[in-house]
Amino acid sequence: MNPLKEALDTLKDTGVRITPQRHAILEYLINSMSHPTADDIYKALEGKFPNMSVATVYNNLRVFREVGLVKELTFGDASSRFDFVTSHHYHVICEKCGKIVDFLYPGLDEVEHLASHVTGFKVENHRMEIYGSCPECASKEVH
Amino acid sequence: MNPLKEALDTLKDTGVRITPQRHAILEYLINSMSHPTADDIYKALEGKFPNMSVATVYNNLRVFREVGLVKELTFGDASSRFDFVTSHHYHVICEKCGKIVDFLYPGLDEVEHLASHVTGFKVENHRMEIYGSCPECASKEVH
DNA sequence: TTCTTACATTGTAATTGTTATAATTAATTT
DNA sequence: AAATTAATTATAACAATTACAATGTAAGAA
Repeated sequence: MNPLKEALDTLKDTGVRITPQRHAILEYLINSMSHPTADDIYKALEGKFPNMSVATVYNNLRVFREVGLVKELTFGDASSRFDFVTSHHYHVICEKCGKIVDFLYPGLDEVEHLASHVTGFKVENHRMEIYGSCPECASKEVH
Repeated sequence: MNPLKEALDTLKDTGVRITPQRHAILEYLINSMSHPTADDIYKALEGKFPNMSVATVYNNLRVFREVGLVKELTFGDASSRFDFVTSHHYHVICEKCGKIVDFLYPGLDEVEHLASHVTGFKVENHRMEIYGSCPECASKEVH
């Protein structure tokens, strides 16, 4: 079953209306295979939806996040990036050029358990990113 | 040797001038034992430095980050929080009230190595946070 | 010391990502 | 079809951060 159809089912199950805008945003997120910002999405869809508002993009990304379809990657200054949730993967980020590469890893359940045990928190999820230089930037560094 | 003195030495070694403002910001970061925002620091020091600008706080936090004395914890909407780098610890964050609790963990070298191997990146560091509900908020949830 | 230069700080304006609001439009229920 | 609910739009507001220009301060050279 393709991920778009699955996502639309999830929306239907949680009682979220499937509007043309939502359909298009989801489709873009799935097909882009990148980690677009809200503005990237807005720009990419302005051909199809000339009247769509940025607010719609933000609103719907929030909705998608709330039902667990999308993860938000936040950074300090720059805009958040949005990632369609598929398999369990993490991100390796180049500090020079900003490139983001997916990287599969079985998960850090052990860390979550330990954290829960030590702090008494009811642990829900975690975030992990790895930072460094991508091969291109790393080779440029050494002159 | 106390951490403030060590930090000042680091600054000296990297050729960063030790100004009264920098001294005070570092001191506050070390003693507060919390994870203050730039504005927290600004407000906390306005008694001692009535003329200090917010820009100075931001500038110096950036300097400290660049020489590795301070870590910046970024979130989406809210302000960044700044953490004086001491031992290797991670953060457990309450999604309800925002409380941040430190939590010691030996590090995730294995993940870094694997990431480096799989993606070809020159890995420098990583970021990990755990999210959930703190004991207080968790008990409030269940009515 | 005095001059010169480089770095720091200050105050303010500008920027930028995001959210709130109110009005309009569209979809669903009765 | 009418009533209700939700979604979209356009725009204004907000808040965190940065850029900029002016001023101040410290270190090294003459």
